[in-house]
Amino acid sequence: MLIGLIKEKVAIALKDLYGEDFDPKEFPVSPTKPEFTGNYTIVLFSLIKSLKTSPDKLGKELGEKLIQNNTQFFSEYNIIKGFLNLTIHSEYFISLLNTHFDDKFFGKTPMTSKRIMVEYSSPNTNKPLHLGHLRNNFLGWSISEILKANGYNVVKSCIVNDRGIHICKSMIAWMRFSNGATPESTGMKGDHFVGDFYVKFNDAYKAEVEELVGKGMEKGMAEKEAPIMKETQQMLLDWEKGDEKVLELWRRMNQWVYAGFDVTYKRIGSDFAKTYYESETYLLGKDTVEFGLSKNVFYKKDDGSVWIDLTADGLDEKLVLRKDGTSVYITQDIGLAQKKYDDFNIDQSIYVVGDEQNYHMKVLKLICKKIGLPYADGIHHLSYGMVELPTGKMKSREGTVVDADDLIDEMISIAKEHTLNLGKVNDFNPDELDELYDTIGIGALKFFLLRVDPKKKMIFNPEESIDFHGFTGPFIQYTHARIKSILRKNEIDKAELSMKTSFMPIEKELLILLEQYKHILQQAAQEMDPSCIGTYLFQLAQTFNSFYAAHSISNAESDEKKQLRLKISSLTSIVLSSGMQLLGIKVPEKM
RNA sequence: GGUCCCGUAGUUCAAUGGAUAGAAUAGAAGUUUCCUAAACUUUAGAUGUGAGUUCGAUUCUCGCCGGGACCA
Repeated sequence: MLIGLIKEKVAIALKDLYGEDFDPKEFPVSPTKPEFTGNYTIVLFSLIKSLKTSPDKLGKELGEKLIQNNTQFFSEYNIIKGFLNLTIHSEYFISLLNTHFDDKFFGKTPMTSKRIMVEYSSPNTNKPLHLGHLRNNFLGWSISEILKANGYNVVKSCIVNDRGIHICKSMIAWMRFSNGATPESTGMKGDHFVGDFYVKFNDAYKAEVEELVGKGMEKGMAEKEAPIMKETQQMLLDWEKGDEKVLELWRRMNQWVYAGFDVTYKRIGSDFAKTYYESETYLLGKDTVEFGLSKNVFYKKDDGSVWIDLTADGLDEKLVLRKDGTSVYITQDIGLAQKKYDDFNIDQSIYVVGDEQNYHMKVLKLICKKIGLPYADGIHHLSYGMVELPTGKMKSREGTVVDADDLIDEMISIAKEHTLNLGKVNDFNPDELDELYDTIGIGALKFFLLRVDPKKKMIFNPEESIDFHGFTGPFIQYTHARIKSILRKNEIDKAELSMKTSFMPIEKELLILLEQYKHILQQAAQEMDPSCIGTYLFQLAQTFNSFYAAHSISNAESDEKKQLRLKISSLTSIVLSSGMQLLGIKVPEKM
């Protein structure tokens, strides 16, 4: 990659000139701004201190040396106010094109033996998926693919929260209000069906509390005494005792939910190599606590509860086992972390979890470290911000939650409307049309959620966020389709381009961008951030479109020019397609 | 009470301490005998506030104002 190469060559030149050793990683090398001549720029200020020279003098000496050492690589340089601008030799790009113009694996790294688990999605079985889950799913899937493209062996996993008091609420409500209705009998998607009973529970509970308060009971007391709540708590106890009737209903309702989730997962392309169920993992971790006690990492209070003191690390004292010996969330998480490691022999374990759990995840990693568990260092929280509406946070109580299925439907139907309005798809059959609407609608949604830095919270405006122009998925899809159309009509000559071939500025601009793809993939993996790929692809598509408008490819000035442009176009389409695939977005041949 | 995060054009997002703070969208003005106008070209518009560190601060430090999350 150019940036890395330049850094190495600079280090060698500096060693030649001044006899000093530099770490190439420290050089500030960045793409040259368009208003200056050159392709890559070195900021000289940071070097002049240790070399005790002036920027101008250093720039001149370094520039000369670089060209002298690498005549095939740098063609010229200039210095402006402490910035050394280097121009890369055209031949570098010609050989890049000659070897990679039709290379489908361009930029990717072959698989190595490093194993990583990415846990994402992690739904509750009493609520259908919503907008926030979509961000989680898109991120988790994408980061998995990005890691694969960088040579990692990735295991995608999911932990389903399928037990606890909230599940019992849906079950109680179903028993009370359903008259035996099922998803089949009502034609509803299973997750929505069960979710509705969860809502019904809350309505009924609220009514009962109000009634008790009306009779003069104090509110806090009424909340505990409401019959429906007491019934629910009893059910949780029965569940834990293994009451077969309760378990049977629990299994039945969960199956409805899973069937519903599967439909959504299929539409959005989420998949998992391993699904963990909390009902099977919630007892894990107690052994580890015993082990921690023996090593004095934990301590027991007089009432028998077990704690860890993290105040020295700026955190609190944290409960890990209740006085009755039952576990808390962190206990099972410690256990599950261990189990993942045992099950798959992973080097790293990534958790795609919302940033409201930053504290929890910090505690988890720290505890694992203190106990001396071997996998502790490999634990990484890929923390992402909430998706908010213009009116603020989504609140289920106020009915402002954006449902995932509804949103996907809407995106697809808008994609259909746009497509039909443009009237370019007359030669598509009905199946192809449906596939295209899916590709565009879901592509727009995924791109919208992935183009933002994961760490930051983002705002989704239902009216304005659904766009098919500008910095969007469809823009990139369109650019890809455009290129494919050209490639269908013109044949690429496999013969190598002559090293003498010259470029227009915009052609070189494209080649520089294409060359950066591998670097972008590495950056995305290192920072666990798909958005750098989104930004990059948009810039590439934008540059291609300017190029396309300015120069004819089919009717180029010469055959040599035509072949050059076709090969640039070919590699551009490969990068657009490959990059979008890493975001989970398909690119059409025609649209 | 404690810990942490965030404030950039009207709006949604960018910017490893580097050149004149980039895009998109909305606004204004253009481009179609020619490879897909979901495109292209031109134009106007922003770092919450006050200090400090530095050759240089959107970025680092501290105070204030405003918003959010978590812990007990």
